[in-house]
Amino acid sequence: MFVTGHTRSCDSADPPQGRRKAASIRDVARAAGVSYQTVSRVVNGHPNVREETRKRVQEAISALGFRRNATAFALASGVTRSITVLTSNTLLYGYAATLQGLEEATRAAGHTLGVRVLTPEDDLDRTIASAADAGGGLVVIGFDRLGAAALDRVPAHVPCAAVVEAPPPGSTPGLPAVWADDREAARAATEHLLSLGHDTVHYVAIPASTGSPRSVGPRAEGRRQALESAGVAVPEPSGKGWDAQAGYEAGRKLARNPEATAILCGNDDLALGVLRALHHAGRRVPQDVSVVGFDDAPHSAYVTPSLTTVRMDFQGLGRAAFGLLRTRLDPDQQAPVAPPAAPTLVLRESAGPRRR
Amino acid sequence: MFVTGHTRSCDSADPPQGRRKAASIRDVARAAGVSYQTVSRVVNGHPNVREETRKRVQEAISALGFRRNATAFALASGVTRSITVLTSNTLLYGYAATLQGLEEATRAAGHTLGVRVLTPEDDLDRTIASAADAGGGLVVIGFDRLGAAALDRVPAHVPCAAVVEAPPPGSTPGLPAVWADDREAARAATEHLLSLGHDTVHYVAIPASTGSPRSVGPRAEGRRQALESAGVAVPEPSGKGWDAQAGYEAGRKLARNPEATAILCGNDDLALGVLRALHHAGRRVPQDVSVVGFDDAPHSAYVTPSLTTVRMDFQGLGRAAFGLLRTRLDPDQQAPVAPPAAPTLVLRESAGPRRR
DNA sequence: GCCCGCGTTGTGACCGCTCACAATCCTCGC
DNA sequence: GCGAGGATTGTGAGCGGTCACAACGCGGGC
Repeated sequence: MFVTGHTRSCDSADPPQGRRKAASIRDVARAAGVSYQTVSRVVNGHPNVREETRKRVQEAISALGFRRNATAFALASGVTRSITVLTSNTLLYGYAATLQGLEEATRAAGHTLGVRVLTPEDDLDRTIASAADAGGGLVVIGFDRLGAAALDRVPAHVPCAAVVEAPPPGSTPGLPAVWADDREAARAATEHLLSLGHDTVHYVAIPASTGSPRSVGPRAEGRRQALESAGVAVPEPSGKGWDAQAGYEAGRKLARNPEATAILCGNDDLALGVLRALHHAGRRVPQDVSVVGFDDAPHSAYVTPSLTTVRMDFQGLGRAAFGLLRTRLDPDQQAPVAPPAAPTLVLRESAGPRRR
Repeated sequence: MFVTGHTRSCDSADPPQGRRKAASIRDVARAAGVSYQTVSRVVNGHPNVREETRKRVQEAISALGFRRNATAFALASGVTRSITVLTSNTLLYGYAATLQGLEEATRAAGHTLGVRVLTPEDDLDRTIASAADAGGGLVVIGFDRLGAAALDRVPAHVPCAAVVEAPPPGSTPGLPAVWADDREAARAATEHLLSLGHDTVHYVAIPASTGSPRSVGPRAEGRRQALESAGVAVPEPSGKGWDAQAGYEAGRKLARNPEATAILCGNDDLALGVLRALHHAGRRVPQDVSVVGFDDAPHSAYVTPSLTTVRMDFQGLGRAAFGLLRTRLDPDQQAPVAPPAAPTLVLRESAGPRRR
């Protein structure tokens, strides 16, 4: 049944078959000739059930295709093995990879993962509230302004963990959080470029995650610190977006500046745009200009020139965030939370020695 | 409190504050001096409630910070506004973009989205069953073998929609499904290359989604048909994976073949690998070899040479799949399902006229 | 022979909400 | 002025499980 040539629905071919209602614990009890409580005991592996009874019940269970109703279980027991993640984006590499780590950990723990994308139009409080009462806990990805804003509107009583861009300024006591040492990584990347003989390092920034105008994010900060330590000039960062287009625009300006021989970018997409802009301007990479990215997105190793970048363990961040939330939800949880791997600089073709 | 320098938990600072139990409908009723049923009526916007009563109840609601317990609602009403998507991948562009469309549509409809990643180790039946009783319906992304396998194990009685690579072979009546016309798109891409003067078009394939060894997927098929129509040779497809690495390996072989002047790739990642391999082999693109990708991933416009590729409306696919599921779940659903946009060939730098 | 304690099973209440229906209140028309 | 009928409100039951506790059958120690 073709609706548009792209879609096939199967209306009304189905209703007649009458979706029979799922068997309940009491149906099983009746079939096995025991009380519903005994069935409950069997289902939950309670020890004190005579072996023969258990067997009889189990047979009834599989005969009727019984599955314990998750909703009823949640209502009665108060246990919801589910978490939901709040994020403003699912497509950008850092977000998607964090999500992946989160999903993996969630799945391994036998929980269920919900995803709710945050938009600027959202009433954050409402959104958080409804996500919160969907289940057992929240993980907020606070890489950007929106995520960070959501983060500090989470009421204290809702279990929540966060993955953030940088450690929250000392004071905030509340939330368990994970982060990578972006600042240190940016510093290392910058020092690498400096060691290659570049006079200074320009920076194409990703948008900051905090509201305060002073704060520019740990990556920008690390690069600034490295430059200052080296006693070299600190050119003003550029960049106004997350994607390659933003990188391209920033790159066009930088390409016109003959002094700009080393460019650090806030992420690999930005770097890609910068590369493209330099190419259009006729500046060769790495001979004329060196470019370093951030995140090590999957394609960065395959572009030409391949991108020198900082590998980030986003999956590990996601896993750790889940771990934190889990211990929050269930304090006598054994499994310790494995820390994510430290960022590492991966050297490829896009950065090379300064040539004069 | 630093655990590893990357993780901050906030144990035991919290319990003392005593998470007071959420107010229930009866608490509100007591506070407002009405019966719990009246509260229920107000909460659900039932018409027959005296204006003054409604107001009183509403005040009690906000005074107590009441929110209707979603679990109890689901149990009592049997309505679960939630769907879960089954996919074997969340990072590859096609999947991630489909997921995004799905999330958007889900959110717009006020539903909740769960994500469950499929792995080869999964017991598919068990996985499907538990995903099914998590809520209101399933969407399966059947782009690959695993997804397709999951798809045909979904029991008839669980509401499910699928987004697939190609229309299921005539017979299968069951599932509502969405797909794009990949075959036609591949044909168009192939014809474009032929029209550029290439003798034939090589193909680096993505893995097939069906088990049958004969079936190679609609993209391979469209290219084959185009070549046959043109009466030119049909070189054997290569490629054994989804990512740039697989593309690179296939590209290395192709690079050694001087006859291979036009290469169509099953996706943009593959194309990127091919581009890289050609570069390493010293073959220029597009002067010596033309390359065309598939999917139009975000970075494809920014690599150099920028990638000629086929833009796919994955978001639209996701939205449509949700629409299908929704009408399945709720037959008297008004909103018609908008069909996704047709694939379009986007011309960029990586494909050009054959030069001899 | 009786009581205790354990293993096993059943019963009642409840989680927080919805449904169906009964009870009450008003208002209107004749 | 009274009954009909609609608007409002309340009550009981149940969704499908869990918990707490009571009831039963049994063997052992005294």
